[in-house]
Amino acid sequence: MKIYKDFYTSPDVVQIARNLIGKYLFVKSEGIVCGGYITESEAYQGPTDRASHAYNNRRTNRTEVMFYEGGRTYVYLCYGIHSMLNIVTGPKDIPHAVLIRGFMPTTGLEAIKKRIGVNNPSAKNFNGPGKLTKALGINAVHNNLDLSGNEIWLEDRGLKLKGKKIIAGPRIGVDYAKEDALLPYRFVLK
DNA sequence: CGGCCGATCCACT
DNA sequence: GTGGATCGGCCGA
Repeated sequence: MKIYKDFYTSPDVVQIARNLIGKYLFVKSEGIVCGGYITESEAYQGPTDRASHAYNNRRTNRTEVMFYEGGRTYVYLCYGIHSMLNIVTGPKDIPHAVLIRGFMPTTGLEAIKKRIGVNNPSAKNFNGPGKLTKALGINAVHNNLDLSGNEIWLEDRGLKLKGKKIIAGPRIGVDYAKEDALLPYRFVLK
C-alpha cells in the first residue's frame, strides 16, 4: 500500500511523474491526516533542465535536499505567498524532483474545507500547486521530510483510471527555461 | 548589502 | 488578459 524507496530512486524522473498520477498523498498537519489522489504533476530533470532549481548541479542550502536519495519532500515558497510541494527522486547526488500540482481529496475533507474556506469544493479548488498545499496545510515545516515517515507519505491504492487519460504537455510558468520550456514533462488526469 | 524575480492565485475588466 | 500581493533565495558589487 505505502510506496517505498525503489519507486522514488529510479533515475527516470519523467516516468515517476507520470506514475504519480492516481497515487494517494497523505499529510498530517496540526494532528489531522488529510489526503487524496494526485491529478497533476511535473517532472524537473535536475542538472540538464533549465527550469529546475538544481540546473547545472546548482547546489545551495535550498537545493541541497534535491541531492538526497529519492524519497523526501522539497517544499519552497513561491511569489512570497505559495508553498510548493515536490517529491525528490533519483539516486543520491542526482537532483531530480516532481512538482505535485493538483489532487482530489478523499480523506479529511472537513479540515480541508475549513482551510480553503469553501463549503462545497469542486475539482477547480484543487487544480493548482498553491491550492494543494493550502488545502493540505503544507508549509515550510514539511520541507526535507522522509516519505517513509508518518508526517507525509504516498500510497498506491490501485485506483482505476477508467474512462480517464493521462495527458502530457509543456510545464506551466517556465518560459524562462528556453527550449526546455517545451518539454512534455507535465501530466494531467483528464 | 541592494535589487531582482519567481515551478502562483485571485479579483478585476 | 492584466496586475497586485508578498518574501526568501540568489547574485553581483
